[in-house]
Amino acid sequence: MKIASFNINGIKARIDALTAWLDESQPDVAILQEIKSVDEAFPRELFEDRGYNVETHGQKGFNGVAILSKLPLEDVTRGLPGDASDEQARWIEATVMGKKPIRICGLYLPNGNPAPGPKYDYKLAWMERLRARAEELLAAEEPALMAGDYNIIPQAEDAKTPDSWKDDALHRPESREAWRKIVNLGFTEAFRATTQGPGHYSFWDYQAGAWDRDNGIRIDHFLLTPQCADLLVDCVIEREVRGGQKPSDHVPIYVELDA
DNA sequence: ATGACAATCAGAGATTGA
Repeated sequence: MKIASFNINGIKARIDALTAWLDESQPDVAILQEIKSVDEAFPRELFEDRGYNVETHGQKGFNGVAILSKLPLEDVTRGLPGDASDEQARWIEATVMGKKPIRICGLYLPNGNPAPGPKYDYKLAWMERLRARAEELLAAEEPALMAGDYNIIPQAEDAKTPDSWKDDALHRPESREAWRKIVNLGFTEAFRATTQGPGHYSFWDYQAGAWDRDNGIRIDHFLLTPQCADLLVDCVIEREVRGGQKPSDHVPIYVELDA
């Protein structure tokens, strides 16, 4: 089973690029971030026509996450637990009913800039709630994954120019500590389980010729529970998508699971 | 130190992003 994650940076602006990628890459499941659309405006028929079940958790103007799946989806929930007053649409869960059911969590972790400040406080508080949900997933001892735009550069090798990210919310020590606290609960980071070394990025800014200079960062990740990691066959960042027509600033990343 | 670029909402320019 091929499960992909893709921050599309706006569904309206990305219809052509997104459908072209779906038709080429043919993921069984696609976890989308930054749909920047309310549920009612999401063009679900575009995907239903391609055989996908569609579940969205949208919001006006920004944020918004969705799951497309060729397999049935069960027990869909929306919103990250832990703060009833949080109205930002950044989390959706569903169980994909394949050979082995897999709990899928799609996330769009807050950017957090400028740091320090209230947006950074929100990011760190959100990550604490994420850690709590992650502990529950581990305790269930079932195949589960959390995938999406984490807005975290885990290590210096995950940026072309790490010095320029030193004080940024994506790479500040508190951000990386919060990330490690989650990973070290017992998750497998799928990309680093299959590929080592520098030069692997999932985001290139639209500005200052970042793509042409390969000035990227790796911020889109898959975390797998042990029962899910046992099924891991491969993890690939689809870098070439960044060079397409009217691209997102992120590219898709996918895992191949024996499930 | 700033801006560069893109998207949304709205219907110009502010806001958000990373």
